[in-house]
Amino acid sequence: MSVRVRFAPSPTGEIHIGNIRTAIFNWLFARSQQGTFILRIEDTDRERSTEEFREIIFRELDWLGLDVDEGIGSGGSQGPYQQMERLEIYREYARILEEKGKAYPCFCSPKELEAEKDKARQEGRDSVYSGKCRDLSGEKRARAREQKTPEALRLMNDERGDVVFSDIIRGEISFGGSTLDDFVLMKSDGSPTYNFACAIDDYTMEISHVIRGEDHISNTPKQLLIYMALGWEPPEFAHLPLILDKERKRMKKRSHSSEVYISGYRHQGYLPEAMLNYLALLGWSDREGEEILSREELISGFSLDRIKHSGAIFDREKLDWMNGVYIRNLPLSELRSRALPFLQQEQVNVKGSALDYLLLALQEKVSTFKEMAEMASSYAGPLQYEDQEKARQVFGQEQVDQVFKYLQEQLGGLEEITPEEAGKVLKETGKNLGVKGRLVFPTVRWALTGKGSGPDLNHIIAFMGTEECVRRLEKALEWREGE
RNA sequence: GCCCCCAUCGUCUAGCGGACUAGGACACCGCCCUUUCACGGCGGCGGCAGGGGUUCAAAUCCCCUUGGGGGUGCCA
Repeated sequence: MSVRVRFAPSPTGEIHIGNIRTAIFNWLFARSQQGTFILRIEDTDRERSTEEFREIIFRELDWLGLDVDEGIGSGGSQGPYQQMERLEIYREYARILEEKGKAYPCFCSPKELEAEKDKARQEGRDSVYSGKCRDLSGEKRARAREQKTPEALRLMNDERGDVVFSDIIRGEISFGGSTLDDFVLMKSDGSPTYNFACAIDDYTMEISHVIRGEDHISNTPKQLLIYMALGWEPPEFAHLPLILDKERKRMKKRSHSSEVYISGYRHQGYLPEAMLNYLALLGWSDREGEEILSREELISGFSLDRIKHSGAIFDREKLDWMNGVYIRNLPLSELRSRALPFLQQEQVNVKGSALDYLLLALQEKVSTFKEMAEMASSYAGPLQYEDQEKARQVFGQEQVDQVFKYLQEQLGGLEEITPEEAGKVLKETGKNLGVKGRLVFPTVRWALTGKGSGPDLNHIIAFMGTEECVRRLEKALEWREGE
């Protein structure tokens, strides 16, 4: 049987880390099995679903390079791939179930149901529906309909034994029959409930493996009951461990505002390949123990049986490290094109070889492009001593004026300079003047950048250009005098 | 309350009865490299939640306790 998996988000908010990790695992599984990756939009929550959020789903999948085989805009023969366009399908199966006596209309009001639940809870029982509408006479039903009482459809659940299934990741999981009630299939507004739509869709779309978050474990028996009622063979299930926040709570919308949404990471200049790599390692690990894995390596190494059972805390620091690794591995041309949008955002207008020298200098130092752009902006902007006291002290050392003047002479005669040449000049300065490196490198850095530490000085000089370097050295000397 | 899942360094993880004195990565701390910071290299710190079993042998299997998480909706 061919592998068909789906990612089924609801367009009710920005897509968050936990969601996208589920998408990644589905996608990796599909790609590793020559299977089909399907995108289904679960928009039956009419209150909260929006077009905008739907677009965001496409955008984020695209950003991460999770290409969809079937779905809106991707074609496929099992559509439509948006639940609100499948209403007729759900209604048809609802009708079939009702005809078979496996479902029945319920006229209970929300108030009634709540009272029932409270009572059950107080008595320490499972809060299950009493089934009071099960055996309404045809007469009573007719009367309720006449009065336009809102009408939902419930499953006639006659299963009394345990509902058991074998989870690919966790093994056998069973639920006591008494904890499952006659849950709602069709809401009174005519749309299906999550569990109903999910079961119908997974079956009709011929999904072979349902790979989703652990939070769905308790939905599984309900869906199995639906499969049973319809006489269908259920798919395989694999429940993924959850991604937790620092408080060990499930990462969910609004919990840590900017930290949870995938878009936040995109905006801060994390690379999609780093994000994919890092997220894949949350709950799964490579057989070889490798951590930096390309898209292809992730696919070829992926398998469901290497997925952990326990939740994983999202560790921003490790992500930063990994993103830094990816940035450092970028060839110059890539570095340039990836950094560009962030540089523009920080209004860094450096161009040509100067830009290249600057990027090369910064490449070794940053973990995100946002950070890179901010640093670039500070180096490209006007000179500012971060610590005036310290600067004065540095420039005030003996022989510093000789060093600066010598350098001005050396650089002044040149149009342009490469990092290599700059390095040579710097070295010769100390040698020819007979002064220690400590009097050259740190002092020049202070004069040129106004800071005590930073990226490779040779690249800074090349980036800044000889003219500007001479000017800044001059400024340092003046500044030193003009107390 | 009830149902379900889970449990190895601070964090991500390897481990699927003997090769474990428990391995790797991030973070942290030293040292080296170096003009600074970083990068890189070397080293260090640090963990099998507790208690019972099973077994010649348990991080690995079973049970209990504890702890954490998820669910408990006419949300998905």
